[in-house]
Amino acid sequence: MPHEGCDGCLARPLAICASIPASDTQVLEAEAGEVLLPTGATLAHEGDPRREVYTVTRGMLRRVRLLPDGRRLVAGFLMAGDFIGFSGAPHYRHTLEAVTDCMLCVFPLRSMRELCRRFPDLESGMLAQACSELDATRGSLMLLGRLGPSERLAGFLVELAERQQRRGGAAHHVDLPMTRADIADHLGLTIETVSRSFTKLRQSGAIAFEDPRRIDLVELAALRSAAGL
Amino acid sequence: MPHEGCDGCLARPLAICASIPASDTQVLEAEAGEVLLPTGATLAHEGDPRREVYTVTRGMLRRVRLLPDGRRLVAGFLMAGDFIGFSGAPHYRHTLEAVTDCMLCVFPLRSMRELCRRFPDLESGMLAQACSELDATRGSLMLLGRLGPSERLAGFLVELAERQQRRGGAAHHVDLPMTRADIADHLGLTIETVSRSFTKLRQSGAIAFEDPRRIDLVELAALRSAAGL
DNA sequence: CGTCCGTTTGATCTGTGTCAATCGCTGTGG
DNA sequence: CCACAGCGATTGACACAGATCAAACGGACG
Repeated sequence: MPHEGCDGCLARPLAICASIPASDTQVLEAEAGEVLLPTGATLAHEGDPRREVYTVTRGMLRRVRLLPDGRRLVAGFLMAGDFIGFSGAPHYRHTLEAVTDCMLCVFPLRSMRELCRRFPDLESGMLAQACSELDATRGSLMLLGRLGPSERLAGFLVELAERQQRRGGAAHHVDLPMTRADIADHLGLTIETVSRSFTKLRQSGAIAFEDPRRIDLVELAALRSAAGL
Repeated sequence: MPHEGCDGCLARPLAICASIPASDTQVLEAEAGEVLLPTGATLAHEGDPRREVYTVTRGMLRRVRLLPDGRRLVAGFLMAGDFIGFSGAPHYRHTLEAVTDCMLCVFPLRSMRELCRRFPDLESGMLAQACSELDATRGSLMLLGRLGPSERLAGFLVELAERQQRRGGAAHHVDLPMTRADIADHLGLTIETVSRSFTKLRQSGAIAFEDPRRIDLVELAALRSAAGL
């Protein structure tokens, strides 16, 4: 599928694409393909050879790893502007599944390398984005390693809210397109404990919600400090 | 302190420095300083402004974060060849402490940016190394999120052994310069549980040791599969 | 109207944290 | 040279947080 064009792309300002001047976007468009992914579909399987990289332009994906005995870890969620391809491995280390309907730009790995040679700023931009992702991933280590269930949930909600805010959302509000099971597997908990943590945060007045997928962060400061931020 | 020279540097082949041709190392040496850090000393504090980047040339450091109530997380260990400075934040997000006596090369952040402009291969090398670090950090997420104590320990030992092997160590052997407390705070466990996991792995025959700091990985394959690798 | 799926809530069980004691090595001072 | 203090590691007893098992609820959809 050909590419729709960078001009109207809502993800562009957040993505590595922004490192290439607007005047040169036709070079990008020439190399890029486009992928539409319906809810639940998988973009790539753990173990597949890694031949492409992607930028998410719409929707949300999850990065999943499964153990032989069925234990599941959701290593992260990807949103518009996020880059898929910061890895040194020749094979995918996670399965990538669409949490919602998604749209992505695809680049063959070799085209991306070519583009980096041609636009050194693109490589700088990628390094910068890889560094941010490292910061974020190291933050998750603290969540998983040393925080209790409600604290983990607080940290997760705050981080998601901030990412959604950068994409035009309200500061004190989070949308949760993923299920409780996804959240549990992301936070190293069970569905039940996640649910209990939601009600505990609600009873404490830190959050409020009718719809379990649309959360108001009433006491943002309290949530941040609970998560050690 | 001036720089000793890249020629004899044992860390060079493992570090980002390898991206700069041997013929140009005098440019590196001109920008670099050298730091000696005795055991227990701290290189930088969480929250300090981040003005330099480092390459570890000798010894081991730990990357620590502390919560107000005293909970501690060791986000990782740094060894010869590892780069300190993959972060988008203007301040350190972790305290860096010497586990053993250490030696490091220092570069002012601005010199590093200058070097990247001058040697595009350096920037590529940094991106590649940042990607490996992302792979490794995402691996830790699985350890912390979904594995039991003995599995976490197994994964930790295997990963350390591999890193030491790349630096000339034996495949089936690990040296642990850090204390059980460091390991516990790295794996999200208590000292006691770490100790019990060591004896459990020993009783199962997977590892063997007299000295608690020098471990033989007797059943490397079993350890790898326990860790989900 | 009934089924299905995601979420919430309740009851019980278990693994890991907590508290406490012991071991063994190292280094120090009598 | 030996006694002892101090620290890291190990082992044991117990408690409790979170997992597991089980049930009920509510909205979406046929």
